[in-house]
Amino acid sequence: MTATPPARVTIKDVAARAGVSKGAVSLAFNQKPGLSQATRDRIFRAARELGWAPSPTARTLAGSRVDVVGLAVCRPARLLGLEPFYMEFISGVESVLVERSCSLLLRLVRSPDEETGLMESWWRGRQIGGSILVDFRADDPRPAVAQRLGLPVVAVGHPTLTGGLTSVWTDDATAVTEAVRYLAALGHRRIARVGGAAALGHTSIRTTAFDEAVRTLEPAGRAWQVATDFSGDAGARATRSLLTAAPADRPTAIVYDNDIMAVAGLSVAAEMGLRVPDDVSLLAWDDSQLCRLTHPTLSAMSHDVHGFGAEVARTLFGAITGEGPGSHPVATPVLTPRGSTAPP
Amino acid sequence: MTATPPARVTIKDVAARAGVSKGAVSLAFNQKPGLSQATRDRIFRAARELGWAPSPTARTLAGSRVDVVGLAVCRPARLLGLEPFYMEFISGVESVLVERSCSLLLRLVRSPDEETGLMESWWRGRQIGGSILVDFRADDPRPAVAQRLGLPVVAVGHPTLTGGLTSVWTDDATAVTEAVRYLAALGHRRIARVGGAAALGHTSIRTTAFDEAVRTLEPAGRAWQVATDFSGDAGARATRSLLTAAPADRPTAIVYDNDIMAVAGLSVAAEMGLRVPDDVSLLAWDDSQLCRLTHPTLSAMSHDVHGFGAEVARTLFGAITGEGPGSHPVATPVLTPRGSTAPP
DNA sequence: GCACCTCACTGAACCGGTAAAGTCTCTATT
DNA sequence: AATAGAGACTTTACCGGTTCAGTGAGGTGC
Repeated sequence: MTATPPARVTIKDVAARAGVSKGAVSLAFNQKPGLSQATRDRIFRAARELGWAPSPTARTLAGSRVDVVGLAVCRPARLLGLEPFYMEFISGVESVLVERSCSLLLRLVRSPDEETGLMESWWRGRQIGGSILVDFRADDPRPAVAQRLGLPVVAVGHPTLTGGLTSVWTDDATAVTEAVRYLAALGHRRIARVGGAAALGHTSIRTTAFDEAVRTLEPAGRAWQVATDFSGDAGARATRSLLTAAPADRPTAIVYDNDIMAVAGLSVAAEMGLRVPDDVSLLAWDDSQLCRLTHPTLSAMSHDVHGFGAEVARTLFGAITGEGPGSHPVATPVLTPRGSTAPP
Repeated sequence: MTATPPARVTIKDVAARAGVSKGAVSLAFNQKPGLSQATRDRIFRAARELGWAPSPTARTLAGSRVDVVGLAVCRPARLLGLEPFYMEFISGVESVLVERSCSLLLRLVRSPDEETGLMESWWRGRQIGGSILVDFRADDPRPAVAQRLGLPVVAVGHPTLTGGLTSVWTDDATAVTEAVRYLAALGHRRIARVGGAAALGHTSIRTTAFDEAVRTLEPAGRAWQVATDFSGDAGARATRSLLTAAPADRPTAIVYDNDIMAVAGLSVAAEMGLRVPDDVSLLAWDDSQLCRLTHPTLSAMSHDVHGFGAEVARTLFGAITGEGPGSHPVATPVLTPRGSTAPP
């Protein structure tokens, strides 16, 4: 992969123009002591005049920092595009990276093994200085690999899932409980949840919390739960099957694990002649703009995804600069009631 | 940004184990002539045993290829997350990059100037071997910058917008015309279009084509056009204002520039008590799964975004390997009728 | 039997930086 | 006045590859 190389200005040119050695230029640009202010100024001026900036490649090779962080995402592209979550998350990450003039190396992978392989080659090839790990599963191989490699990472997920890695997480259990309590307060006792991919750790956390929350209602409620692949189609199928039972034997409220499925659920209800929220209440998750575009609008557990991404990036910088492992909870999603929830 | 460096295996180790010089290892790994098959085999075996792969950083510094391509996206994060387009596009790009073990450097920027600055520093710092340019505007500064730098790029957009750069594009004018013809064939003569950001080049192409298409209907039709920022809210506002006119004085069909706005339009129609498609037909663009989740389902101009991304990546490799500028049209979006369009 | 080639491979320079050790000058100390 | 020490730089050795000018062995032609 070659092409006309860019016109090269190197540290040597800057050094020559400033009348110093290249070591001096290096010192100046790394804010290290050992230069007079006057020399520093001369060097910076020369650099500015030549339009020079140190080459990250050479810096990396010479053994200092790597200004790139990695992110591999393991979900089918078809679903990724639909989940507003990721782009929003990435933009939050970027907002912090930019301040440190860091870049994001993104890769879509098809399996956790491909991901660990990628991390290993990125890290050994010094392509990244650290990595963000998302979508943890039960017995996820990544904590072990990260440990073995000594790769600085931040895991997005509850500490019970992330095997001792530094983690940033939202309290899904509490949020699920809050959602159930809210629906219960409206009078619902037959509550369903259309969950995400069963293999994902945060899905099982939500599943457990949901069961517990519905079971401990006073008077006790009845719970249904379905696992999906997060796609709208799956959400529609799940909703359809939940709502085809006899009126007395079906849920009066449904909680969805993302907003796409909630939108799909809304349309299934309409197709079945059920009114939302009169006949059935729907509650979405990962509140995006989409929830305000439907009719009725969707109540949702909303969540500052951008800020979440930013916190992840900040934590990653901590890990890269040697901070020990830690657990960083961020704000629990909060309930945003809109038009899709009402008393049964 | 330092951390425990990875355990390093270098070309020297491989050379030692294979009993050759490091030059020989380099020759073997770059498939260059000058080595016997036996030696080649020994080298590869040694590399495999040590788990070595050449360091892209060192390779880059030594003046050969750069295995990274850049992509800067200049849209507010809030909108990006919602547009299924980008993630799908990126996944298409990735599908080709992966074959060449290339990575994607992604950055969200806030202005075209920030983008040109980024391209320049990425290129001069040899961080990228080429770049993908999206969202062209009138008088876009990027073609000039790319030329000046000699940066291999591929521009996503119609050749009239991309100033002589190698371009990959879909024929928006034809697609718009087809959309209008379809609606006209159903009997619509009062047709509106809720367009995207006016500053974007492809928006104005569509705007012009739409006017032309409606004007030349037989009998002639009446056209409305509104520019938005692609957000669902803007789509909702536009729809509301189009539909509040007296029945005889409002459009009977509306075309949207993306699917989010079409979803929003659908909900506005419902909120206003208008039935879709009986009272008003809606037609979306950039068909994603979302269009099948609404009720009624949304007819759309659909488009193989993944394949589009792949073609862009392939074209970029062409540009990087020195192919001259060229124009690469890809398949025109095709009409996918669903439940939101019918005779007026 | 000798010059000439080719083939397979080595050695050293280089890419653009960083970092540690070395040099030189000037000031403060005793 | 001799000595130490600090400050301001320079020198040099890498980092992990690529590249290119050798080098030596073996084969060919005459």
